Amino acid sequence: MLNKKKQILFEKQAQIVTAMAHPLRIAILDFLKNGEQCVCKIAKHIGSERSNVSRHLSIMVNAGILQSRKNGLNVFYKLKAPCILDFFSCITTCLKQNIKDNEKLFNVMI
Amino acid sequence: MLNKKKQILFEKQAQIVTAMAHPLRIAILDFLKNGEQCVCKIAKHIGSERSNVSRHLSIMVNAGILQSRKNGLNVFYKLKAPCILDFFSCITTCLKQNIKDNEKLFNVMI
DNA sequence: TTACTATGTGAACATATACTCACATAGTAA
DNA sequence: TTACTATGTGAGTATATGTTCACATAGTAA
Repeated sequence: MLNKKKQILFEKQAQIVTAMAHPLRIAILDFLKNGEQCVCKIAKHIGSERSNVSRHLSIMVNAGILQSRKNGLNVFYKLKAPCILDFFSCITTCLKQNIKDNEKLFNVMI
Repeated sequence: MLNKKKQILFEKQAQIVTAMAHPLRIAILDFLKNGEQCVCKIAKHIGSERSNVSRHLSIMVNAGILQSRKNGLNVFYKLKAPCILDFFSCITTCLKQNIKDNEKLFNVMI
Protein backbone atom coordinates (compact mmCIF):
# COMPACT_ATOMS: atom_id res chain seq x y z
CA MET A 1 0.00 0.00 0.00
CA LEU A 2 1.05 3.57 -0.71
CA ASN A 3 2.08 5.62 2.29
CA LYS A 4 0.49 9.02 2.99
CA LYS A 5 3.58 10.93 1.82
CA LYS A 6 3.64 9.29 -1.60
CA GLN A 7 -0.12 9.72 -1.93
CA ILE A 8 0.22 13.46 -1.37
CA LEU A 9 3.14 13.67 -3.81
CA PHE A 10 1.12 11.91 -6.54
CA GLU A 11 -1.82 14.24 -5.93
CA LYS A 12 0.39 17.31 -6.27
CA GLN A 13 1.99 15.91 -9.42
CA ALA A 14 -1.45 15.16 -10.85
CA GLN A 15 -2.50 18.77 -10.25
CA ILE A 16 0.37 19.96 -12.43
CA VAL A 17 -0.20 17.34 -15.13
CA THR A 18 -3.94 18.05 -15.16
CA ALA A 19 -3.17 21.73 -15.74
CA MET A 20 -1.52 20.69 -19.03
CA ALA A 21 -4.14 18.13 -20.02
CA HIS A 22 -6.17 20.12 -22.54
CA PRO A 23 -5.57 20.93 -26.23
CA LEU A 24 -6.05 24.68 -25.75
CA ARG A 25 -3.73 24.77 -22.76
CA ILE A 26 -1.06 22.88 -24.70
CA ALA A 27 -1.52 25.36 -27.56
CA ILE A 28 -1.01 28.19 -25.06
CA LEU A 29 2.14 26.58 -23.63
CA ASP A 30 3.45 26.14 -27.17
CA PHE A 31 2.69 29.78 -27.97
CA LEU A 32 4.49 30.97 -24.84
CA LYS A 33 7.70 29.08 -25.59
CA ASN A 34 9.12 32.20 -27.30
CA GLY A 35 8.24 34.57 -24.48
CA GLU A 36 5.41 36.27 -22.62
CA GLN A 37 2.14 37.26 -24.27
CA CYS A 38 -0.96 39.14 -23.19
CA VAL A 39 -4.41 37.49 -22.95
CA CYS A 40 -5.81 39.13 -26.08
CA LYS A 41 -2.85 38.00 -28.20
CA ILE A 42 -3.14 34.46 -26.82
CA ALA A 43 -6.89 34.39 -27.46
CA LYS A 44 -6.41 35.61 -31.02
CA HIS A 45 -3.62 33.09 -31.65
CA ILE A 46 -5.46 30.02 -30.43
CA GLY A 47 -8.80 31.21 -31.78
CA SER A 48 -10.97 30.87 -28.68
CA GLU A 49 -13.20 33.10 -26.55
CA ARG A 50 -11.22 35.57 -24.47
CA SER A 51 -13.05 34.63 -21.28
CA ASN A 52 -12.38 30.96 -21.87
CA VAL A 53 -8.69 31.64 -22.45
CA SER A 54 -8.63 33.65 -19.24
CA ARG A 55 -9.93 30.63 -17.35
CA HIS A 56 -7.41 28.26 -18.92
CA LEU A 57 -4.63 30.68 -18.03
CA SER A 58 -5.74 30.90 -14.41
CA ILE A 59 -5.79 27.09 -14.19
CA MET A 60 -2.13 27.03 -15.24
CA VAL A 61 -1.18 29.89 -12.93
CA ASN A 62 -2.83 28.10 -10.00
CA ALA A 63 -0.90 24.95 -10.85
CA GLY A 64 2.30 26.98 -10.89
CA ILE A 65 3.34 26.38 -14.48
CA LEU A 66 2.66 29.96 -15.64
CA GLN A 67 3.22 33.33 -14.05
CA SER A 68 1.56 36.62 -14.85
CA ARG A 69 2.61 40.26 -14.83
CA LYS A 70 0.29 43.23 -15.10
CA ASN A 71 1.23 46.17 -17.31
CA GLY A 72 -1.39 48.85 -17.76
CA LEU A 73 -4.49 47.26 -19.21
CA ASN A 74 -2.65 44.12 -20.26
CA VAL A 75 -1.76 41.02 -18.28
CA PHE A 76 1.22 39.13 -19.65
CA TYR A 77 1.66 35.42 -19.07
CA LYS A 78 4.84 33.39 -19.37
CA LEU A 79 6.16 29.90 -18.69
CA LYS A 80 7.50 29.37 -15.19
CA ALA A 81 9.28 26.04 -15.76
CA PRO A 82 10.83 25.78 -19.23
CA CYS A 83 11.45 22.05 -18.67
CA ILE A 84 7.76 21.64 -19.45
CA LEU A 85 8.69 22.06 -23.09
CA ASP A 86 11.11 19.09 -22.94
CA PHE A 87 8.19 17.02 -21.80
CA PHE A 88 6.40 17.56 -25.06
CA SER A 89 9.26 16.01 -26.98
CA CYS A 90 8.66 12.85 -24.93
CA ILE A 91 4.96 13.07 -25.72
CA THR A 92 5.80 13.37 -29.40
CA THR A 93 7.96 10.25 -29.11
CA CYS A 94 4.92 8.44 -27.66
CA LEU A 95 2.76 9.71 -30.53
CA LYS A 96 5.21 8.49 -33.18
CA GLN A 97 5.37 5.08 -31.50
CA ASN A 98 1.56 4.94 -31.42
CA ILE A 99 1.43 5.63 -35.14
CA LYS A 100 3.96 2.85 -35.79
CA ASP A 101 1.93 0.44 -33.65
CA ASN A 102 -1.24 1.33 -35.52
CA GLU A 103 0.54 0.67 -38.82
CA LYS A 104 1.61 -2.76 -37.57
CA LEU A 105 -1.95 -3.54 -36.47
CA PHE A 106 -3.25 -2.37 -39.83
CA ASN A 107 -0.76 -4.57 -41.68
CA VAL A 108 -1.91 -7.59 -39.66
CA MET A 109 -5.57 -6.87 -40.39
CA ILE A 110 -5.33 -6.66 -44.19
CA MET B 1 -4.76 31.45 -35.66
CA LEU B 2 -3.69 27.84 -35.27
CA ASN B 3 -3.68 25.79 -38.42
CA LYS B 4 -5.52 22.46 -38.60
CA LYS B 5 -2.31 20.41 -38.41
CA LYS B 6 -1.19 22.02 -35.14
CA GLN B 7 -4.70 21.75 -33.73
CA ILE B 8 -4.70 17.99 -34.35
CA LEU B 9 -1.20 17.65 -32.88
CA PHE B 10 -2.25 19.45 -29.69
CA GLU B 11 -5.33 17.25 -29.39
CA LYS B 12 -3.24 14.09 -29.70
CA GLN B 13 -0.74 15.40 -27.18
CA ALA B 14 -3.56 16.28 -24.80
CA GLN B 15 -4.87 12.70 -25.04
CA ILE B 16 -1.53 11.41 -23.80
CA VAL B 17 -1.17 14.04 -21.07
CA THR B 18 -4.76 13.45 -19.94
CA ALA B 19 -3.99 9.75 -19.56
CA MET B 20 -1.39 10.70 -16.93
CA ALA B 21 -3.50 13.35 -15.24
CA HIS B 22 -4.74 11.42 -12.20
CA PRO B 23 -3.10 10.58 -8.86
CA LEU B 24 -3.86 6.87 -9.15
CA ARG B 25 -2.52 6.70 -12.69
CA ILE B 26 0.67 8.48 -11.64
CA ALA B 27 0.98 6.02 -8.75
CA ILE B 28 0.62 3.18 -11.26
CA LEU B 29 3.27 4.67 -13.58
CA ASP B 30 5.59 5.03 -10.59
CA PHE B 31 4.96 1.43 -9.55
CA LEU B 32 5.71 0.19 -13.07
CA LYS B 33 9.07 1.95 -13.32
CA ASN B 34 10.81 -1.21 -12.09
CA GLY B 35 9.05 -3.54 -14.52
CA GLU B 36 5.74 -5.13 -15.42
CA GLN B 37 3.06 -6.00 -12.86
CA CYS B 38 -0.30 -7.74 -12.98
CA VAL B 39 -3.58 -5.98 -12.18
CA CYS B 40 -4.08 -7.57 -8.77
CA LYS B 41 -0.58 -6.56 -7.61
CA ILE B 42 -1.13 -3.02 -8.89
CA ALA B 43 -4.53 -2.81 -7.18
CA LYS B 44 -3.07 -4.06 -3.90
CA HIS B 45 -0.10 -1.66 -4.14
CA ILE B 46 -2.10 1.51 -4.80
CA GLY B 47 -4.95 0.42 -2.51
CA SER B 48 -7.92 0.84 -4.82
CA GLU B 49 -10.78 -1.27 -6.20
CA ARG B 50 -9.59 -3.81 -8.76
CA SER B 51 -12.24 -2.77 -11.27
CA ASN B 52 -11.28 0.87 -10.92
CA VAL B 53 -7.62 0.03 -11.45
CA SER B 54 -8.57 -1.97 -14.51
CA ARG B 55 -10.25 1.10 -15.98
CA HIS B 56 -7.31 3.36 -15.23
CA LEU B 57 -5.01 0.84 -16.89
CA SER B 58 -7.14 0.68 -20.03
CA ILE B 59 -7.11 4.49 -20.24
CA MET B 60 -3.32 4.41 -20.32
CA VAL B 61 -3.20 1.52 -22.79
CA ASN B 62 -5.57 3.38 -25.13
CA ALA B 63 -3.37 6.46 -24.89
CA GLY B 64 -0.38 4.30 -25.81
CA ILE B 65 1.69 4.87 -22.68
CA LEU B 66 1.26 1.31 -21.34
CA GLN B 67 1.21 -2.08 -22.99
CA SER B 68 -0.27 -5.31 -21.71
CA ARG B 69 0.58 -8.99 -22.00
CA LYS B 70 -1.65 -11.88 -21.04
CA ASN B 71 -0.22 -14.85 -19.20
CA GLY B 72 -2.72 -17.43 -17.98
CA LEU B 73 -5.17 -15.72 -15.67
CA ASN B 74 -2.97 -12.67 -15.24
CA VAL B 75 -2.58 -9.60 -17.40
CA PHE B 76 0.74 -7.83 -17.00
CA TYR B 77 1.13 -4.13 -17.71
CA LYS B 78 4.33 -2.21 -18.39
CA LEU B 79 5.53 1.23 -19.47
CA LYS B 80 5.79 1.71 -23.20
CA ALA B 81 7.76 4.97 -23.21
CA PRO B 82 10.28 5.15 -20.35
CA CYS B 83 10.86 8.86 -21.11
CA ILE B 84 7.59 9.41 -19.27
CA LEU B 85 9.53 8.93 -16.05
CA ASP B 86 11.92 11.79 -16.94
CA PHE B 87 8.89 13.98 -17.16
CA PHE B 88 8.10 13.50 -13.52
CA SER B 89 11.46 14.94 -12.53
CA CYS B 90 10.39 18.13 -14.34
CA ILE B 91 7.08 18.04 -12.48
CA THR B 92 8.95 17.67 -9.21
CA THR B 93 11.04 20.73 -10.15
CA CYS B 94 7.79 22.65 -10.65
CA LEU B 95 6.51 21.45 -7.29
CA LYS B 96 9.67 22.55 -5.47
CA GLN B 97 9.44 25.98 -7.12
CA ASN B 98 5.77 26.24 -6.09
CA ILE B 99 6.70 25.51 -2.50
CA LYS B 100 9.41 28.22 -2.62
CA ASP B 101 6.92 30.70 -4.07
CA ASN B 102 4.41 29.90 -1.36
CA GLU B 103 7.09 30.46 1.27
CA LYS B 104 7.88 33.88 -0.23
CA LEU B 105 4.19 34.75 -0.24
CA PHE B 106 3.88 33.58 3.36
CA ASN B 107 6.88 35.69 4.42
CA VAL B 108 5.30 38.75 2.82
CA MET B 109 2.00 38.16 4.60
CA ILE B 110 3.34 37.88 8.16
C1' DT C 1 -16.41 63.53 -16.09
C1' DT C 2 -17.41 59.98 -20.19
C1' DA C 3 -16.12 56.44 -23.42
C1' DC C 4 -13.20 52.93 -24.31
C1' DT C 5 -10.26 48.53 -23.81
C1' DA C 6 -8.36 44.35 -21.50
C1' DT C 7 -9.27 41.21 -18.21
C1' DG C 8 -11.61 38.34 -14.76
C1' DT C 9 -15.65 35.99 -12.83
C1' DG C 10 -20.67 34.38 -11.45
C1' DA C 11 -24.30 31.65 -13.32
C1' DA C 12 -26.05 28.24 -16.16
C1' DC C 13 -25.60 24.38 -18.90
C1' DA C 14 -23.61 20.38 -21.34
C1' DT C 15 -20.30 17.00 -21.28
C1' DA C 16 -16.69 14.13 -19.34
C1' DT C 17 -14.68 11.61 -15.60
C1' DA C 18 -14.23 8.66 -11.50
C1' DC C 19 -16.12 5.34 -8.74
C1' DT C 20 -18.79 1.34 -7.11
C1' DC C 21 -21.61 -2.65 -7.65
C1' DA C 22 -22.97 -6.50 -10.05
C1' DC C 23 -22.17 -9.55 -13.52
C1' DA C 24 -19.68 -11.80 -17.60
C1' DT C 25 -15.69 -13.98 -19.43
C1' DA C 26 -11.63 -16.78 -19.57
C1' DG C 27 -8.24 -19.48 -17.79
C1' DT C 28 -6.84 -22.94 -13.82
C1' DA C 29 -7.29 -26.93 -11.18
C1' DA C 30 -9.66 -30.51 -8.78
C1' DT D 1 -18.00 -31.51 -14.92
C1' DT D 2 -17.61 -27.93 -10.71
C1' DA D 3 -15.29 -24.45 -8.09
C1' DC D 4 -12.14 -21.04 -8.13
C1' DT D 5 -9.30 -16.77 -9.54
C1' DA D 6 -8.04 -12.69 -12.36
C1' DT D 7 -9.77 -9.51 -15.27
C1' DG D 8 -12.93 -6.53 -17.85
C1' DT D 9 -17.27 -4.06 -18.49
C1' DG D 10 -22.41 -2.21 -18.33
C1' DA D 11 -25.23 0.66 -15.50
C1' DG D 12 -25.95 4.06 -12.30
C1' DT D 13 -24.46 7.96 -9.68
C1' DA D 14 -21.76 11.77 -8.06
C1' DT D 15 -18.48 15.07 -9.09
C1' DA D 16 -15.48 17.77 -12.11
C1' DT D 17 -14.59 20.26 -16.28
C1' DG D 18 -15.25 23.27 -20.34
C1' DT D 19 -17.85 26.69 -22.51
C1' DT D 20 -20.60 30.73 -23.21
C1' DC D 21 -23.03 34.84 -21.86
C1' DA D 22 -23.49 38.73 -19.20
C1' DC D 23 -21.60 41.70 -16.13
C1' DA D 24 -17.93 43.84 -13.01
C1' DT D 25 -13.50 45.86 -12.45
C1' DA D 26 -9.49 48.51 -13.55
C1' DG D 27 -6.70 51.10 -16.28
C1' DT D 28 -6.42 54.52 -20.46
C1' DA D 29 -7.48 58.58 -22.87
C1' DA D 30 -10.30 62.27 -24.40
